[in-house]
Amino acid sequence: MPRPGRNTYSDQKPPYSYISLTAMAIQSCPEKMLPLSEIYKFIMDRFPYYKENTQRWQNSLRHNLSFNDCFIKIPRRPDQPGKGSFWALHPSCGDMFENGSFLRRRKRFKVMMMMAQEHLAQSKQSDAAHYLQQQAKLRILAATSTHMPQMSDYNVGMSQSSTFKHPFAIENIMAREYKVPVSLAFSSMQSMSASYPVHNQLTTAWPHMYNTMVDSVSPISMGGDYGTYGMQLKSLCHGGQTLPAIPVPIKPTPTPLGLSAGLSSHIPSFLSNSPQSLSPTSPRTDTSSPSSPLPSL
DNA sequence: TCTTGTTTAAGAGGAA
DNA sequence: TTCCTCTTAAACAAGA
Repeated sequence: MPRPGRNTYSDQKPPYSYISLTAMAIQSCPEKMLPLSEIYKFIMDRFPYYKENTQRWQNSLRHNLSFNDCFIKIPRRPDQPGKGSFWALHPSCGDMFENGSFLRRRKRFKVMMMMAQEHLAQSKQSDAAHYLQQQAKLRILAATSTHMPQMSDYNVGMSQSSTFKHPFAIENIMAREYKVPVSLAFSSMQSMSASYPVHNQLTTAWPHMYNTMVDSVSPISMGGDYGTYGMQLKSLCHGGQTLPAIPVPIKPTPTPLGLSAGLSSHIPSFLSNSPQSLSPTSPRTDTSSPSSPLPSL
């Protein structure tokens, strides 16, 4: 396949799945979220192949956005003009691909809803009732909140994200594919997936919602260990999405603790490859801009 | 009317 | 062979 960045994609399909392309587009902007039209624009600007048959691939792309849990929809503020919502990457989706191939993921990213339901089924009924009550509360909050994200809000406190390179940043994806040994590349991705800055965006954009949701979600038995990884769950609490989400392997990987131990046993296990030193609160030394979408080859 | 978003379905191809 | 991911198509609803 031709290398990106050399104007060789004019008539060939780029070696990236729609998920990758969408993720690149989202990551290319400082706010880490884009409306659908901007995602279209990004892809067409960078890959002339997609200037044709727009209905076809745009339909596919929309399908991917809706179907894949790795993309989260962020509603506009009521006073914010424009059509459609913003789309962002799920904070825990950085570890989806393998072997340097962005055509095919190693596993499908899936929100942990089923696991939570299973957990609830094993819990006392009163616990389940309480949980559902909390969920209803959160949905109402999400639906009625007037403090919805705004681009300007996201710019505030984005200093960290301006220095952070998500694994889906286009320069990471493209540079990695042709420069970095696969093993290094993906250990890097796994590390970086722990420090995705959505947490900061959300706390900035939805401070009251954020706090309320985290408080409300806490009854789902987050264990004491969870404090270490607090960022991960908090970052998930927006847009009514209140359950922890992880890349769930299709074939379950053996875990030291069973599901019956509760969700608290899973959070640390799937984050075990996320060194605390890379937490979003840690200063990062990489100061290159993630907003430059062109590959640096 | 057009865009956006959701859902379902089918087929191709890769991996185990 | 089976399971899974990805792509494509299509229908439909809601909103600007």
